[in-house]
Amino acid sequence: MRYWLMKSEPDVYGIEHLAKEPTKTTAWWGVRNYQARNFMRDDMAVGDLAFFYHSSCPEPGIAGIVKVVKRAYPDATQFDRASKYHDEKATLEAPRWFNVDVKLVKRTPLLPLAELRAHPELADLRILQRGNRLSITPVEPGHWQFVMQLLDPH
DNA sequence: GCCAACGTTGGC
DNA sequence: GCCAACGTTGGC
Repeated sequence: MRYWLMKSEPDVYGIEHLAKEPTKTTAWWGVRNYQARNFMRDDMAVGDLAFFYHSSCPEPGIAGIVKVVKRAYPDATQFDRASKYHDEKATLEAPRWFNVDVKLVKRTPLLPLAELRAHPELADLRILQRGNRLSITPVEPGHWQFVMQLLDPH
């Protein structure tokens, strides 16, 4: 089982939206970056845990924890001509884009990006690397544990 | 709004 | 296959 960090813009879809879903579950669709897609399609398994990260907002940071509850399957929006995520090169036989389903495990007090940066133990965390733009990144178990400790010191 | 960093596109 | 131009991301 692996750990991940998944970015979302709270204006578009934040942890509050997820918390309001009847099943507290959502499809993580709209990824249009090959590296992020590969992580989802090839490496994400049911039971994997991820930090839900708020980006492009006044207070970027970790806002909660989610769990993968459904393995990668084709992202429906790639076939939808009306969607801005439509991809004319994608076919049903050879879908290009995928999503997974994630379920809210728990919301957390916001752990701001600035605080993540303040801990030398997290210096190698992918999200903190210069120029990082990947919306989905793996998190090493050691980093995961460290952040969990920050979220809940007891 | 600025700008650095990166991915994608397209001409050659 | 190279690489310049362009678009996007995302923190500040």
